[in-house]
Amino acid sequence: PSKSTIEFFFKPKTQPPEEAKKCEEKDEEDSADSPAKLKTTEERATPPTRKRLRQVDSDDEDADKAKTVGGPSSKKDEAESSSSVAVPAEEVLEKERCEQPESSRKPKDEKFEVTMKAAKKGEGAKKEEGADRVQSHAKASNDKSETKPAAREQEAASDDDQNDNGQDEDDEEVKEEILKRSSMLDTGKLSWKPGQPVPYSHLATMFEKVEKESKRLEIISLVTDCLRSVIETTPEDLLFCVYLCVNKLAPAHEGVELGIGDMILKKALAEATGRQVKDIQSDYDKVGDLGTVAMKSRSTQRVMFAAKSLTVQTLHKSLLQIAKMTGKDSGTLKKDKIKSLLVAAKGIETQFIVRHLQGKMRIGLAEQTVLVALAHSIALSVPQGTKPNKQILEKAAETLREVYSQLPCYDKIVPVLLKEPINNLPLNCYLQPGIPVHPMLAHPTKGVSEVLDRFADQTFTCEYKYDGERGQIHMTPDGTVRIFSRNSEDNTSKYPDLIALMPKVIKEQTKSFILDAEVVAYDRETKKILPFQVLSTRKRKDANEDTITVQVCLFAFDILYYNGDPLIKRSFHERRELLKSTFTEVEGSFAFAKSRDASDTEEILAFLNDAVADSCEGLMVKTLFGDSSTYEPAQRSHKWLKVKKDYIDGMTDSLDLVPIGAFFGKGKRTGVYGAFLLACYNEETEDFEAICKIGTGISDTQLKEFYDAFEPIIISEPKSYYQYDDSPGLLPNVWFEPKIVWEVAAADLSISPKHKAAIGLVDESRGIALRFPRLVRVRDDKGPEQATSSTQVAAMYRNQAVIGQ
DNA sequence: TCTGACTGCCC
DNA sequence: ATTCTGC
DNA sequence: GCAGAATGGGCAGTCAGA
Repeated sequence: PSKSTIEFFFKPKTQPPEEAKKCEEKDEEDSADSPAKLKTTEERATPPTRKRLRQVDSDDEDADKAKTVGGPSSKKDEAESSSSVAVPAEEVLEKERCEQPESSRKPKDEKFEVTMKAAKKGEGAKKEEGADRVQSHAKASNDKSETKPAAREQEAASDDDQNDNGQDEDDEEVKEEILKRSSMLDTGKLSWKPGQPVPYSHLATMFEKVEKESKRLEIISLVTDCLRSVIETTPEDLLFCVYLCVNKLAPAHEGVELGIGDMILKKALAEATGRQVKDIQSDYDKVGDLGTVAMKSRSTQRVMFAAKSLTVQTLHKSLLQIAKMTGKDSGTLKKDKIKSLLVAAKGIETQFIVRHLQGKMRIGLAEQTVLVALAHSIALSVPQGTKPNKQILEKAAETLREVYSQLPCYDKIVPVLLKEPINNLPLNCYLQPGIPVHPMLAHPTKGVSEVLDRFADQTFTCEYKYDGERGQIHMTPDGTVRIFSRNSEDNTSKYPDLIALMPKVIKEQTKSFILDAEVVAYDRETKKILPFQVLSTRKRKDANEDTITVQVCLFAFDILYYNGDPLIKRSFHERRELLKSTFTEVEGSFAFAKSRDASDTEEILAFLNDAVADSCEGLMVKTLFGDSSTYEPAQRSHKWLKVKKDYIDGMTDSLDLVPIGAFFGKGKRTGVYGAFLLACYNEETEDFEAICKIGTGISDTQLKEFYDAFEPIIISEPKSYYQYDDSPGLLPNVWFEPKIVWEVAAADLSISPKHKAAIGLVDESRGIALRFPRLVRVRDDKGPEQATSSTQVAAMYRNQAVIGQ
């Protein structure tokens, strides 16, 4: 049985025989399963009355229906009020590039040339072989791992310390292994000579191996080997290698953006290969990866002339050039530059260059792993007779991760790594005002009981979790104030009002600090917190303090540094005391996050309810004393907990929605749908109105099941009674009959510029969408007409705490 | 000059 | 943001 | 539990083209 309704080029990854079997099974299911409860839909299947959505107003009715949605209590009946989402019309066009923090990197030759490689054409072919040989030793050790634990794992597992704990044998083995591996790194076997630029192919072949490997320890080894050979031949290129491995161009706070997305990439690819964009697109849909598409497109195209081979350094430089292009025709220039890169790329390089440009490596290698590998490679490259063992390597990794979380800047770290023993790194690189720290994050919990479980015997405190934007505020001893976002972007020019505020909230003796806080939109007249959506309308760049339309209140909750002292190793209790004693609240502008040192379920629940009533998302829960209460600036260690009402079963109404279309999945979702378009049901018009896409909360198993289960109800055109937005990104690849119902959880409902749910009920021309939608479960027991109705959606919107005030 | 597509970054 | 998964 | 990779709504900024 083949996919009938639509031409589906996806090939399930299963083997042919299995596939056939599966299809048979599926057929049975189909006949047994799907048609069952579809009658109601069929009855109504003819396009319903086409009356346009001029609704008879029915607010009372709405309110009543809202109660039936399924939540435990729908609070007070909604107070009639229209949208409070102000859309300020600010037009301050003051174009003035100010204060771009000068990079600490030393710009090398600004000129673009690759002369040294020009004559290497002949070696280009050999290079591949050379790379293969390099590969082969790695493979050899892989092969070994099948008979006995991989040598490198053994090395990692060898458990002796320097001298005390005997075990000389292991030690010897480790040493031997390391020597062996050193010899593998014999520069003669590499495709470039010591001191010469590292070819990009060196990285690309490593990426290729990493992509096929899922064991993290193996991945670390692969990257470690790769970086070691760079350290031992051309250490100047290490920084560029690291940048390419983590797929960044510069430290986050420097704000270097590529400005390249799939669209430009597809166009460039089309032009470079003489193909049509739509063909590229259809390949992309099939293959799920633009890099692969690019590589395959190129291989079918004859090479005009061999281009200069790419080096790690020239590639990084080219990417930076692309990032710096701006203004008129920059699009074309970027495209041309990309084309030249694609032309210069050979084989597998093409694939990863495209992924660099996409900003997604998706090979299972990212920052944390690269940090470990970098540390290992440095530790293993120490020339002196120190014999690295498991503990030394682990310590090196831990040191580097710690340092990087406090000073996320390879420009500063890598040179030190190359010059000094890694143990000295913390002496040179450490927390300092002016450079953003990785902010501490929180682990989501499903309820108060989980909080009590996790913090069993500890003293903790609960804080309001404000719905705003993280703001990390730095003041350096010279009095300069900078504000960084959660992702270390420099938001200083977005908040001139906060910059101006800081002098009013500090004490006289304050010279420098790092504050952790939440920036929240705030109405000073009503003294109310405003929704996130309002905050997000603020000007982003070069805002002028006099023309600010959305006022803001800063809620401080932590302090990481004060007058020269790093505080991150202090207990939270201590930090909080210091915060409160060194800063002063200013009505409507600066406050400490509201907190309560609650300890029993009742009290926490009550506080959670207060938080929600006060327009917050929920609570943050933090231990107060001891090691668990230090500030851990890193992605890892989510030592804080967050409790949001929509995490808790039954505390927030969920919605029952109908999938009306789907989008082809990318990457690991290639071959199945990656996301679906969901709709609610308008009982008046009998339309299905799109309310959101959904792509999370779905297990891999479900993804496959859904792919098969929807196949019989694929339709070639959207129903005339589907209301949706057809702008790019929201137009499904495939449409479905309205037959399935899914239960979906969400944090909030918002007025949407795109989605059509309840259009005309709350806002004249705009519909409603869901914030943070995720699949809860399939509702086998419901038909599409029993889906949440548009009036219910409208009522849920009005019932939100923040809206109707 | 206006608009829509695209991108990056907030959540 | 939320969620899932291999290690 | 970490690390990584899928995926969401929606805003301002930018740029190409109408």
